[in-house]
Amino acid sequence: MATEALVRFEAPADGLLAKLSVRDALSIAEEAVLRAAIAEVTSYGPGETIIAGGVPLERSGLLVEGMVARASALPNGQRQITELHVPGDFVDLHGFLLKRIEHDVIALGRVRMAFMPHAALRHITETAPHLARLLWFTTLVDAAIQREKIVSIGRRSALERVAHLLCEVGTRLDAVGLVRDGLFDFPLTQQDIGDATGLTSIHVNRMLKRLRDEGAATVRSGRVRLHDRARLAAIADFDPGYLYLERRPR
Amino acid sequence: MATEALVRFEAPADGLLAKLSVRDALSIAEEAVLRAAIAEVTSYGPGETIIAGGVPLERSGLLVEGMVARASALPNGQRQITELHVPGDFVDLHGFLLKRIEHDVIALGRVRMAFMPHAALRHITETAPHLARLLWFTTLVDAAIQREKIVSIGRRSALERVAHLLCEVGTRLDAVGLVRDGLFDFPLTQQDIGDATGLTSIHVNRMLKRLRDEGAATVRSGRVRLHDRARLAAIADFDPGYLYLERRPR
DNA sequence: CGCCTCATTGAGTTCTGTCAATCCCAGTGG
DNA sequence: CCACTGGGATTGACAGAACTCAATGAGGCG
Repeated sequence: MATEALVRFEAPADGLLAKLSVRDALSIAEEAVLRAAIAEVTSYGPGETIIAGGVPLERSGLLVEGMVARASALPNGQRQITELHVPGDFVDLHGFLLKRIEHDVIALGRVRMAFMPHAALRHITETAPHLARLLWFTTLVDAAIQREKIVSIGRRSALERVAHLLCEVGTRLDAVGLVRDGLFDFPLTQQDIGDATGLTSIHVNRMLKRLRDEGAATVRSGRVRLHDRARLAAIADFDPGYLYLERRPR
Repeated sequence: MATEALVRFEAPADGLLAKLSVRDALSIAEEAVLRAAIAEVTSYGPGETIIAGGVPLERSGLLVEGMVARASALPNGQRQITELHVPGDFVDLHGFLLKRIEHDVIALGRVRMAFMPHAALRHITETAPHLARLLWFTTLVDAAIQREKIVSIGRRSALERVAHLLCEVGTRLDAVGLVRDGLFDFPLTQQDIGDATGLTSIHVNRMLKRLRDEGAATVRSGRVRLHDRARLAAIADFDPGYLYLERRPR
């Protein structure tokens, strides 16, 4: 893996602003408030723990570049990834109010994160209700994504789950302009994909082979190539409605 | 089933207020604002759809009495329950900002719901930032509960999943005083439990039998009796941290 | 009293996991 | 320039957990 990223954002907050703007108009002043709230930008290497579960938090992190996962470890050594994040995602905004998160946030591949102190976020909730609602909204979309994962893992077959994951990540990356010609960075090992879908890496391997053989998508060396999005979506029973990416509702 | 409920709240907002008060001090004025925001209280019978997925929403519902489920239907006729709700839960507060929800909300047993118009909620976000943060907080706890369900379904065995569900519901009902001597109302069929755990009703039946035989808990005719909470928690690998029920953090 | 839904149990099937070997490839060092 | 190394990826054979199909039982309600 580790060829160069296909696309990258200039300023740390660009991805978030782009995503928020899809849902609702953002004033110049609001954009400035968000940009100003970033106190620090940090880089991480593959596998690094960015935020450890259970530890009291004073700031929340925004993913600028790369991909990260929310991962819960089980006593028997197994791991479950509850959500993947793409650039522009406010990864642990929920930590602002929960004070601690119960999972780890780990880097998949190389990653850049921008951090906002909770004091700044609190100030936003006190003085900028519209912006606060937008931030709240992003945490609700995360919850919707997690619900869809429950549906996937609970009721879909292994093939469907893997296909669904690829559809979802492809669509979310598309929303921030990180897909080019059906190709996008995907720095997950098959073990990671298994942890995200509730499968073993070996079975993930078999399912990826089937998706490849059926001409739907190829996952290889940190990249995904979507050959036939319609077919992939059909296999996955994928409907992007839960991502709430429609332009400017109401 | 359908013997009388063990306990009930007097005023519609009591359960919510009790739960919010666990997390943070609530002023008299804030309590009044919440109570005043309730426009209507409605009852529903078993199986009734309270809120249909995909439909634009103008109000959000608070569960006053009974239990409801968020359920997603799949094209093949299967169903997945993404979260169960107990009295005091703001069931579709996320609909306030999402404008529509992607799942149904269905009644399990007899149910009373109180509704708040979105205009009132919006007013709260504009004028009562502390209260708004508390409401936001409740949606974040829902998300944490959903993440734990992902972990359960993704990585725990059938027995563990069922045990975990009972632990969770027992703890959440306990928090609002609806457990008496290890006994609580639980108006789910084995099919419902299967839909909540990603199992078939038949397999749920076998797991319930094992929990009964092991002296952990008995589920029968709409009631759960917890015989040995420690044993049940040990089977389930249950740690209530994700419910964020600690008294007044910070 | 009989219907209907739900619960229970048994037998056989299948999907996914486990175990184990081999392959591939990028990075390293000689 | 090339052997070496180590983490993934791949494949095959087998095991096992959960599902499917089918029949029976139990309890509540009209």
